[in-house]
Amino acid sequence: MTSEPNLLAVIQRQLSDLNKSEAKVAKAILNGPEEATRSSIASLAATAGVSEPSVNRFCKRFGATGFPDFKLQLATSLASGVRYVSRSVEFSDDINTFPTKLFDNAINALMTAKEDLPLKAIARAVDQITQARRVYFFGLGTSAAVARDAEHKFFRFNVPVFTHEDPLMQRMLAASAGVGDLFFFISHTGRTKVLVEAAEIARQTEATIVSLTAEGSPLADQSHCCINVKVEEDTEQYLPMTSRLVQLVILDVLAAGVTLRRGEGFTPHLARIKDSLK
Amino acid sequence: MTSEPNLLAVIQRQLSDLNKSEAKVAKAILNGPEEATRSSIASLAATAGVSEPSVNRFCKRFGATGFPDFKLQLATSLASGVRYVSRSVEFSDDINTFPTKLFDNAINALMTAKEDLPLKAIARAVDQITQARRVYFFGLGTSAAVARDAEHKFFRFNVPVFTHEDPLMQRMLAASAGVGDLFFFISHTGRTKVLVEAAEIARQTEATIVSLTAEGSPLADQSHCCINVKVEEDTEQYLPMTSRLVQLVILDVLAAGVTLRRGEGFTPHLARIKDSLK
DNA sequence: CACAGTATGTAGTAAATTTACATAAATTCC
DNA sequence: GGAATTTATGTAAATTTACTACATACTGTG
Repeated sequence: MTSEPNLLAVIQRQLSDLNKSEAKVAKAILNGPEEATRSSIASLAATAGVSEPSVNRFCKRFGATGFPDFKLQLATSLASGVRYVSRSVEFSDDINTFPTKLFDNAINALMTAKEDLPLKAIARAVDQITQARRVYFFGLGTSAAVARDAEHKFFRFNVPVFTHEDPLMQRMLAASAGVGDLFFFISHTGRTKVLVEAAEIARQTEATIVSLTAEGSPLADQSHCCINVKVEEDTEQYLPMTSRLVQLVILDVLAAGVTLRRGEGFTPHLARIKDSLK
Repeated sequence: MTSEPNLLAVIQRQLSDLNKSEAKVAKAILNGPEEATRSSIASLAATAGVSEPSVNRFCKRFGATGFPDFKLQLATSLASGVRYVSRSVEFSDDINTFPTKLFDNAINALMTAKEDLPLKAIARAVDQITQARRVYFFGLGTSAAVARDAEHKFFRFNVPVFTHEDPLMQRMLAASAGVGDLFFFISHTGRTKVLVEAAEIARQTEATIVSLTAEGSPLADQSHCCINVKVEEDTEQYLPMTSRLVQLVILDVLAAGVTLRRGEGFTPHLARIKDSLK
């Protein structure tokens, strides 16, 4: 609806088509947009050197219903223009700066991921998990921790879930799989050799293979359903990775999806589990 | 002061500290934030069921100079695209709505946590980890996965790290601890019995005890240093928890802190590890 | 230069916001 | 448990702000 890309850009572009006083207003706004959002129509008129109705007309020209509405649009477009930017931690950082940077990076990663979620793949994965007789979460290294987290989460849904960090166990289980088994592989790169091998082995059985990994990777190729997460990792930086956070939330989404699929009747079951933890 | 990134989260958090009419206003705003930005003080007062000055006072309480300024701040925080208020997943949700909700909740949790990070405790924990001869990460349930993640991360820093999910192993290791050993306990509630017991046992040795848990909890009481994370979890909701995401990022912060503490000379060591993974 | 059309400002009006004050509710202290 | 004090909330008036209608000035054209 009011999803103008950027109000300031629009004003800038139309600058030549404006008449004298409107141009004055435009320049005043372009000069200090933030200040403009805070001013009253009178003070803006004063700084622009025009009368108040001129400012008002200017606002209407740009699609606003009036001055307050215009200010709102301006503020909105200013805010959305300031995107989070990944900031790397430097050796010059201290306790007051680097924690915030890391949090910002994490938030940024989630916001970016949220913007184009692979909804179709997610929906399909939810289907497959719901139908599965047994679910195996396999990951290595950091992804093993993600797999472990998934195990805990899905366990609450009465799905028999299993995790193994040991590549040998992963292979053995993959080899002996059958109909109703679902292998869920988690890997940031999708190129970890032993994990791809396990997937290849599982692929030769009747089992279903779902992966949470990079698009077009060897692991993705082996999967019936691949949930693609694109997180540009600062691989050069020896920094903690944000991709696993995205993976975790995606798994949350899958878990929620399974719950929703099962419907309201399932909630009491969860309540029982929760009580047993007390 | 206008740099408050997420006004709605602030409102949400302070909801319990508000008096009756202010709470009414808060609820009205949380119910329809974008509508609030478009209303006049009179109509907002009407929907909230309070008088106009009450709305005005509400605005001032949250740092605005008045109602228009408040609306501006609200619009700005809405503009960044995130719904800063926890929204629970309903059974009426479908694939197009619930993934976004979950991501928003996650983002919200991180933003809230970022706002008041316990920097002093973090700095102290970094000190203690840097000095430790050996670090044990202990957690149970979901927190075990967090501990596992921490293990992988800290392993890269040449610190001998260990994780055990088995409560018995945890007790045994705690009992035989000595100077230079650091036990890092991770728990959302800080009340999980077996974990608290392990902490009590460790406390009787010369070991250092650090915990990432709730303030004032039994586990926190046993710790030399407690990193307090306050995340209001919708415990009634059978939803995935956001607290572990915050825990993970805090551990990232600690890892980064340790790296910074060690100084630039340490980076080549990380490069070696990274190469070995290829 | 007069005329039409547009642009801009003035002044008044309506609306919205804020302030000052009064009353009601809650809390505290005997 | 009730009076006193503080705190919370609403009423009404004052002030600021934004809008409308109209008047005047400007621009270009025949």
